[in-house]
Amino acid sequence: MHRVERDAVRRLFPGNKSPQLIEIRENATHLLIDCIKGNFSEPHHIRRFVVEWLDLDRDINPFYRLLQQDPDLSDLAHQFRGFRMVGIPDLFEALVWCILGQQINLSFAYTLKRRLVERFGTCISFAQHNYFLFPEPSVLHHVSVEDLRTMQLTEKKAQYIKTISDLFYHQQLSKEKLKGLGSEEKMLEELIAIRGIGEWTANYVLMKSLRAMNRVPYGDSGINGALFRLKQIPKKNNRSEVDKVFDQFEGWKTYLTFYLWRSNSKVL
DNA sequence: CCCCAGGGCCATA
DNA sequence: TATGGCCATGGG
Repeated sequence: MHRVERDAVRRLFPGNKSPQLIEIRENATHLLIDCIKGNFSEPHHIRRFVVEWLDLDRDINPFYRLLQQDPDLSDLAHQFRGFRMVGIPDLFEALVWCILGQQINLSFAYTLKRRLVERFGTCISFAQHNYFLFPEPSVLHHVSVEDLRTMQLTEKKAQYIKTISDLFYHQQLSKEKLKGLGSEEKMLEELIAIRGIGEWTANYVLMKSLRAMNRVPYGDSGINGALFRLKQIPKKNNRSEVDKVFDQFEGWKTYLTFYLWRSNSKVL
């Protein structure tokens, strides 16, 4: 869904009329956005989309100052300097991605997502590569649970995705509707009421799609592992041990989450 | 062969 | 409210 070139990243921008392939690269002082396929008809929308996607309009130095208060965490600020949350602006995509990834290893989760995207997503080709948009709810709405099963989704995952596709299709769920609820607690409640969406998924989605800055994905194995490795919690922990760490990062809990996940990554 | 993975649901007590 | 089984498959 996006491709990292030597000094640029490319992906599709959904657009109001038709998708456009955009390229983002940097010079000495700025990020430059080009439209390399499709008509560059909505520059302001594209700019806003990129800012939202890569969380660019945020000063993350306060977060680094908090990290540096703990000798066991301060390395994160140097190791991953400049790393920003990569969002999932499309709420439907974020939810489906969570369900795909529940309780299976990440590489298999990516395989499942790839199958879904390559089969049902809109594709644009450029320079030997295919670029996809995540499938629309209206498309998945017409796909049967049995069909999803053939792509190695479990019965439950297939059902959950079906349910969520239907909700979006009938406009009973949307990003705008969630935003309209006002508080994050209300949004959390609304999401958790949907089958297949638990506390972890609801928090993840608030972070990745609605850019909530103070969420904690409780129970996450990656977070627990990282906090143990960095001497923040004992091996056998509970929620309050995790809270004790995150409470030191008021306003930046989401960023702590993403930096901890990043610190688990084997590459680099 | 075993255990676990960026969970969530359900039955049981 | 808490605990344990279950899902299904790949990777270590």
